[in-house]
Amino acid sequence: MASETEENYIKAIFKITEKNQGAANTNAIAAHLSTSPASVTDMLKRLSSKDYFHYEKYKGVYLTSKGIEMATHLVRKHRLWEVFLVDKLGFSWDRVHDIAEQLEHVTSEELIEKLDAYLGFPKYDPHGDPIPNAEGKYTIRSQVSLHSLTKDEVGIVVGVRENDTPFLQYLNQLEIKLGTHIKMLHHIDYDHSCSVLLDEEQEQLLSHKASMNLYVKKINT
Amino acid sequence: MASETEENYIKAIFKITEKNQGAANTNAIAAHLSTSPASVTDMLKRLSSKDYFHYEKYKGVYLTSKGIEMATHLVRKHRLWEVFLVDKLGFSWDRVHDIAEQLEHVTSEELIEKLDAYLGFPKYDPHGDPIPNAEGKYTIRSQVSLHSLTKDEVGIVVGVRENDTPFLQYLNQLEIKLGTHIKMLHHIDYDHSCSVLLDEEQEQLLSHKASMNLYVKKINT
DNA sequence: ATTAATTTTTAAGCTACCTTAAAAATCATA
DNA sequence: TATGATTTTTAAGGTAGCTTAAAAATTAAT
Repeated sequence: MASETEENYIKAIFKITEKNQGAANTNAIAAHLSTSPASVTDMLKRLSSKDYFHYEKYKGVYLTSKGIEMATHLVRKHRLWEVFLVDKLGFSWDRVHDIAEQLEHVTSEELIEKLDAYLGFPKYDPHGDPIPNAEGKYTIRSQVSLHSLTKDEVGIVVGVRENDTPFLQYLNQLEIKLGTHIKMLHHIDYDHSCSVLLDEEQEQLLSHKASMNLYVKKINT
Repeated sequence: MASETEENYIKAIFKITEKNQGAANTNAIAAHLSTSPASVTDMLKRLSSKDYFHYEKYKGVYLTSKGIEMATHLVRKHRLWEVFLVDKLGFSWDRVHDIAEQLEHVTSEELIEKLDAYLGFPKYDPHGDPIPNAEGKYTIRSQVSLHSLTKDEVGIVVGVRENDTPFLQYLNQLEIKLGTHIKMLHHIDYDHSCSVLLDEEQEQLLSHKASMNLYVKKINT
């Protein structure tokens, strides 16, 4: 049995290596877990006997298949709980991360399988991220950032890059959610912001940062 | 914020004092938490600055109103999760205790209030135990042990005294659950076992232990 | 009222995880 | 390639919670 802390380390390494393509370094892990680099080194040394990852001093760390399996399962649990919180309990998508962060550590395989069935075996969580199935397999969406659309191209919102609370709340304000129809009107060279049309109704200016963090699936009009 | 361990100590003290009418002693707490008496003393000393309970060396411990509030809230959370597991996910009543034991430590008031509403504000958990409301109030059932029924008296199962797994599994085998209709046929003096009629159909012999652990509400026939 | 049995506490020490400060290794740049 | 900046590790030590063994207090029994 892995402790909650251990699980969080594995998940952090998974997320970092997934994004960075390569070994996760000490500072990145520390930042991700809001702890000190020294703690991370300490933990990596103590944990390295458990075969979740390969660790070489000064070289960073990457997961073994055992570690990937564990991380994927945690992601599965996290995202299923998020679906539960939004679909069944009526939370908004920007409020569920922290609660799911706790719920994902509850250990019962049967619980997760029953929850999955109860939710109708969802394929995506409320932020549009794919939910691994019981075997750890999941499909990645074909997605591009909103910013990459050219003038007059249209996309459907399928997810966000970072699901941090302020960004999600901002999207809520603009009534942008999964499935929202967005047409690129024009890019503004000066600050890289852009103007878009939401659900064929409302024109809206989006900052560079916002348009980079929003994923859409292109559709033909 | 109380740690999970702290919460478990408070809950243990609550359960013991609830049953024993008086202060909870070190050994009882240790037994309840499967730890050593020395650990309990240690913990009580460290925790006693937090005003959850009164502790006097060699005299045992009892909760303050703050402690009772916390314990009641934990009981509320535990029992609501049990209802969720049984009613929504389809677990049987003997499988839910350990999972609820983990879920009860998830901290989010909003989660619990939303869960309560989603479940339809249930008053009793799957074992027939009352669920405290958001203010901590709950009603105790009018109940007697099955064993106390006299010949030909009839009761409806409303709960169990200890919800330990083997007992609940035994009840499952006999198809005894909340709401089961039981008529006392006769007591056997020799070993204090008794013979009962289940749901007006099936005659069944119950040991003294079993009939003492099963709570029924008497009904008039 | 002693003595014996039981309960509780103290003492010492272990593990998991954290911290800060300093040392060492690696990387970047002139 | 030498030097400075950055990253990482070591070292020392703290807290929460646990353990065992022994001491102290309480309770029960003669």
